[in-house]
Amino acid sequence: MTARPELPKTYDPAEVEPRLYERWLAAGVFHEEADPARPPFIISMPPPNVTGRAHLGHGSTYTPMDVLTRYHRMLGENADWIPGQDHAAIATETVLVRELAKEGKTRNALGREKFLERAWAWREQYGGEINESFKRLGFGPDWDRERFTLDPALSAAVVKVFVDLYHDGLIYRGTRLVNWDPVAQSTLSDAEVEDEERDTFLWDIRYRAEDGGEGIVIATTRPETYLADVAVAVHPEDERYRALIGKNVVLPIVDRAIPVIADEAVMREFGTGAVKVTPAHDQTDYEIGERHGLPMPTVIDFDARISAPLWRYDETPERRAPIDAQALTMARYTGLDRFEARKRIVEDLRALGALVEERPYHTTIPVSSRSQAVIEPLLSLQWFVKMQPLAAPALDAYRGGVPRFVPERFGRTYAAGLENIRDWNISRQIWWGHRLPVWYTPNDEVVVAHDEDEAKRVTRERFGTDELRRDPDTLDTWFSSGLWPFSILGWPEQTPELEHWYPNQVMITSRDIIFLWVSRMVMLGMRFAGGMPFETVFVTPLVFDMRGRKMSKSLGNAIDPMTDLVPRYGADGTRFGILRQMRLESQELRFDERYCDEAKRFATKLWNALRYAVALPEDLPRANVLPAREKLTLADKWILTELRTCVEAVTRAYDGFEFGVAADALLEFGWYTFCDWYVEASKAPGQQETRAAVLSFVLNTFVRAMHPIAPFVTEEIWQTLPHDGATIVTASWPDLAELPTFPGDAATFRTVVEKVEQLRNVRSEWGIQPKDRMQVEIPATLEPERGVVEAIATLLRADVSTYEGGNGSLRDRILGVRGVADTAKLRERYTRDLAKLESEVARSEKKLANEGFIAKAAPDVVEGERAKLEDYRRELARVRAALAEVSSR
RNA sequence: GGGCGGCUAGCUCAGUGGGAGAGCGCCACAUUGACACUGUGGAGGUCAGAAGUUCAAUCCUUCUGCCGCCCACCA
Repeated sequence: MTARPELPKTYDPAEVEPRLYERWLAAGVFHEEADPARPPFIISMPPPNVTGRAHLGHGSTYTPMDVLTRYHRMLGENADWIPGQDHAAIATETVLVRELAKEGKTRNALGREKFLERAWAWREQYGGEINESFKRLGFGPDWDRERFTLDPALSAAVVKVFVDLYHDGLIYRGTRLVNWDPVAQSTLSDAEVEDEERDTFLWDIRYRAEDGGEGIVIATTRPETYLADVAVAVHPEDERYRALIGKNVVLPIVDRAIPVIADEAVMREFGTGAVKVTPAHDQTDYEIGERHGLPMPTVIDFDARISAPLWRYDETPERRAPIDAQALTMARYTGLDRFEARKRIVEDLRALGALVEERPYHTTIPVSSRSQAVIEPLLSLQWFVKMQPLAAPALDAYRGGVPRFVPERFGRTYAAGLENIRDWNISRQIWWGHRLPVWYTPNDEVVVAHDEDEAKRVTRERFGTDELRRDPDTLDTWFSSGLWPFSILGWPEQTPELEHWYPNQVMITSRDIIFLWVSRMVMLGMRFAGGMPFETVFVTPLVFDMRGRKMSKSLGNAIDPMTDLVPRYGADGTRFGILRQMRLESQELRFDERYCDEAKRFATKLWNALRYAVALPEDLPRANVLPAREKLTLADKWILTELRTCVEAVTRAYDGFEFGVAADALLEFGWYTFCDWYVEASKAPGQQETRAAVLSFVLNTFVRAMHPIAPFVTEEIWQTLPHDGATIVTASWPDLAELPTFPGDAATFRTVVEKVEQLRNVRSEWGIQPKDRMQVEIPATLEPERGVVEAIATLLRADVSTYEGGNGSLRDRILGVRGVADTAKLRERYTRDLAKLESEVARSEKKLANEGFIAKAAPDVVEGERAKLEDYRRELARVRAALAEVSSR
């Protein structure tokens, strides 16, 4: 007899998980070289922010990536998962500025150089924190290929894309209305602006007519911007105002005349049907202004204070004159914060009698997702990407079926975004990021070049000067993330990695960044990397709390996987619990910790099944092989059949992104089929010859199927069993060709399970003590299967014998059991059964009496119904007899 | 305003055009060759409401209600 391993009684994830992870790292199991001989499988990890901490959202998007990478590696594919981090421009800069503030310093006082030095130092110190969390969660990306969006190679890719787009006319500089974040002191993309509900007022203000008439009453939520009004707009078909169109009205206080114009964008039903037009501070007004060729003075500055009028560079002196003249009058507001100015202006208008009405109004206002500051739309000279020409091919591709979205409906979200796309403001007034590769001559001539040397050369040749200053702005963080799937593979170099792993097989992300990020990767990938960056986009659900609220730090309902879940349930329990709740068509995941608890107990359960197998008096076989077929018992054949079914289901589920279904199938088989029934049945004497090999074989196969979801406990079990190879990570996926199936025998054993359940029920109802042996007869037709009698005897703690004839029911024979005490309970039970059966019989009879059913239903359905009715009637007769017998005692 | 998802047992969720399911919680029993992070049994639901299609609807269609998400220039 060989020495048996001493296995601890309880499975301890806290001890096992870090130990195994170290071993995997040491063995380099996560690293792959591009190998054209094998099918590629690659996932680009969506780079978390360098400031990021692991949160539950990572659980639902990153765990599927780990699962798929591990699964495809086991399938023998050239599977790799490339990790990295995003410099997260504004998000990081905000953190850094806050840090500085604690020391009483400011960004500007420090200066660009010093600030960036600090930023890099900060990144060195804290930037890797999230990786440690990922490791603790068991994620196995190829750490050797880790990338950072500010790496020199990735920065070079960014510069190349910028320069090429500029030379192709797709990047331009212009004065446009942008989203200004006065706290972050930078522009934001539309995607970084959120709507927030606020209670405010709607103010009706009268602008009198220049010729002395009544004029017009406009409704606004932003009275302070009236200083920059250039017109009042009404709907062209609005009878109320038709006479005023083309005439002038006068702005109160500042006494400046502006025209009344007609524009279709005005809604007659809203407010008074007349709207003030402030092109420099409102998107709709800007568009009206463009249509009518209106001047566009700005009166709110970058600090969100009222300023003297500021003009875009192309405004003519004639247009400026009246507004420049009003500056003297509006000096009383100049320098006031926009909200303070609003109060003052409303007061002044009221005093003047120009305020017609003030009514409470509930509305949404744009807020910075970075600083929470109220966004100020204002005109600014910025850099933009022309999106139409990039979006068009992406839309064509989508209509041709690529990329494929899972679930499909998210494709419509994506397409809708592309259809309504607007030019993308890419310049940011911050320092942490990719600096624009743009220089200016003293005459403001623009030079776009790959580097300073090239810029100088070009400038000398073209403008005959050496004097250059570089644009201080940096790029929107999504500019570099848009290149991610190919920049991390070495693009623009034609590397073997790019050759083999582009396009990626799948991109996994959550729906809130489908348009923000996915569409940009597609557009830039198609233009620069020669095609679609990925074949499939899998969209994971967003995580909510059990009350259906989005998890957030401010709500205090956020669950931190590193402190709340992993210590309690282990990485395996955390992963399994999260995945179990993922359902393909569902767009939200109301996280319920009980699934993690269940998963943890499942791991313990499996561990104990392993301990049982190892502690058997028979030795486990040396290799992972099954006994000869003719030796297998009915229970063996059944569990092997169920095992194969399970592996098939799990394979299908992984292939179809059905992670919840995969977890269901694993749990169902592992716990409720294998542990509860097979392990119990294996304790019967008739099972001894084969059980050690079968237990070992089933466990070995099962843990491989489960490994992608719960990598640690499966490794620990696999290592203890007979196995080939160094680690389960590189073991092969269960091969269906090696998994026998016995459908007939499995069906027979399933009836055994049913009978045992019925008899346990009877035992419980009869109040038979566990120490009292039940006496059971089973039909001799079941007996030829070796081990059935013993198995039932063991499962039921009963003496089992067989009888000839009979109709296969066990219940009628159980009446012979001695020592039944509680006839009242029994009568109650049978009465209830009787009622249930009678109603079933009635329902079935009615159905079969229905001519339509007989004529139109599928024949096998009718047959099935007839058979059911037969069963019900037999059972009914039996229960009646039993009830009579019990009642007569 | 447009689009989308959900509504099934106390809680969180599976599920199917033809006899309502799981886990947790609850009740009862149990220390049987691994496991109390256990086992066995049980109670508990007019499958949101209405109409329609169908021989048959929890499932398909339409409408309504409620919860939630996304998009949009309603000042």
